[in-house]
Amino acid sequence: MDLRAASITRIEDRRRGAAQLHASDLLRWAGIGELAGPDTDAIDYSLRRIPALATLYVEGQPLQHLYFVASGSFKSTQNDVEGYEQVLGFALRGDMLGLDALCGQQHASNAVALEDSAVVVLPFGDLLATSREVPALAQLLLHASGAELQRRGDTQYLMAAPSSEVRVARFLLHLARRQAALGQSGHRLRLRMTRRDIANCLGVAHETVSRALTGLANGGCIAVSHRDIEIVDVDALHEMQRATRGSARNAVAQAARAAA
Amino acid sequence: MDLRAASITRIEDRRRGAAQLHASDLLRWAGIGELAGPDTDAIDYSLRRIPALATLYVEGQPLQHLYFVASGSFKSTQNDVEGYEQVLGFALRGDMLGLDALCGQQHASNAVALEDSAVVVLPFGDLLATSREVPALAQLLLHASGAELQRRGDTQYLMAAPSSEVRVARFLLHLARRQAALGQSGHRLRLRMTRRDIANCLGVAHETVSRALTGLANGGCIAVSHRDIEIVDVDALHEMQRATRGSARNAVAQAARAAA
DNA sequence: CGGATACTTGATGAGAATCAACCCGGGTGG
DNA sequence: CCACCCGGGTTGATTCTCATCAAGTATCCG
Repeated sequence: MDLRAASITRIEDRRRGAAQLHASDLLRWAGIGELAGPDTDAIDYSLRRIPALATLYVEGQPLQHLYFVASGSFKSTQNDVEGYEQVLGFALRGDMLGLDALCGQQHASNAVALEDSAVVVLPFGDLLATSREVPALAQLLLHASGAELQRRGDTQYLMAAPSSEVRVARFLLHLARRQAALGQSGHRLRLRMTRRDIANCLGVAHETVSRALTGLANGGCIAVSHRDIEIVDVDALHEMQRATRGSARNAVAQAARAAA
Repeated sequence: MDLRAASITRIEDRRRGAAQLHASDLLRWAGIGELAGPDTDAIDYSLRRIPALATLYVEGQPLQHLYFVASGSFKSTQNDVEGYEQVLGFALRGDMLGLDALCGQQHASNAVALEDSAVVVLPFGDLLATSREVPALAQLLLHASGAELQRRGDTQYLMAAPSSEVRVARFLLHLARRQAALGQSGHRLRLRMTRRDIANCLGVAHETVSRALTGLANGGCIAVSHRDIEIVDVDALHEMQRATRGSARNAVAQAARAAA
């Protein structure tokens, strides 16, 4: 934790200068700081600032770099022929972007910054070469792949929920857990994405996300103000999230009664 | 193609003996045969037969091996507290299993054989050590991770489809494409999974899958007999799959009229 | 043959997509 | 400084799909 904080301040220091980061920092952010050593200290990567709404890479673009989110947040998406934008997931600090290009040498998704953000640029060719000498780097790639796979699994689970209110509840809990793991508050969320982004991630209409949020708010689980969400009653939200279709209605009614 | 066929017959030969496979074979099956060389020829892995319905690994189990599907097929799943089984995807020959354990050193999903199958067992510790000497092995891991990520992305896209008939249509097309890539027929499918498995993958009720299949059959897109599915009219199925909610109904009606 | 499981089909009610109107905050330009 | 506009967000009314419950058929196993 101290190490992580230290490297964060290092970023702040360098944001205006020749921004450079050690590979060791990446290892620590990824949660495998124990693999850091003198060899990884010696490897520097450059930081690139990405303004809000800017695109980091697009579908079909040949793989040149992998990216590591240093600050801010991104959505990764796929566009189908009809113009529908499927949101595959959201990347927070410490997440790797572009891994789905490892098969086929070209990106399979788009990455768009949701706010002013910064990424560590990992030139893929270099990375492959260097990782032969430095096992910790190879480990970093594998670890990040596993993490991304787990996140996608979580997202699939979100999408499969029987009712839209449950979907949204799970989404919020998922996001809160990730934020908490980054050392931020686990019950105060500032959504960086639009309702439409959430809807396109969950596979529902954007109006439905709106309704689900107000529904959860009426049930006393959360408090909503624009994009700021406070999880008021974690237990109730958990109960809600567990609910299968039939019991969901009961849970809301129950919560509503309790609030009244 | 010749190489792949050769290695397949080699498996058949060895199925009863001391089944051993070269790492080169894996590279070829994964689609990166150009990385094979004398070094990868020298690495042997053992084959393990998995009977139908047997479990390869379960959630939470510490990561010991990664698996490479040599024949047959698997489903990977996650179980939630309520007993619901979320199907994350289906693995066919050439797919790697267990990659989501790369983060956390323990499996994040279950893998169950859908039929009598065989996997190549890759002891993870060995694999890490060996891949330092043999870059092609490290590449194999990364390539497989990318492929798995792409498959999950595809699955998310399936799940997000507006209508259940579209979901099923996309699922069939997805499966057909994968089978075709393996050299099998792209229009005759034998489903190895139950309707319920498909439903739990798509996030719908299993009755709905049934109805969607008969719906597509009535529309003349496919012919269904038990678990054998023939794609009769690929174009119609593609049209259906593209359809957004409103136009889907029209497409079915249209196809039904044409068939009548 | 019997039991279990997979699959199909039907009827019904509830939830969500759709269409549409409206509100609100932030930015732009007069 | 105000008017305007525009995208994001909320809310309402209606239609339709799908989940659910239920019953029945088929198929595979010992």
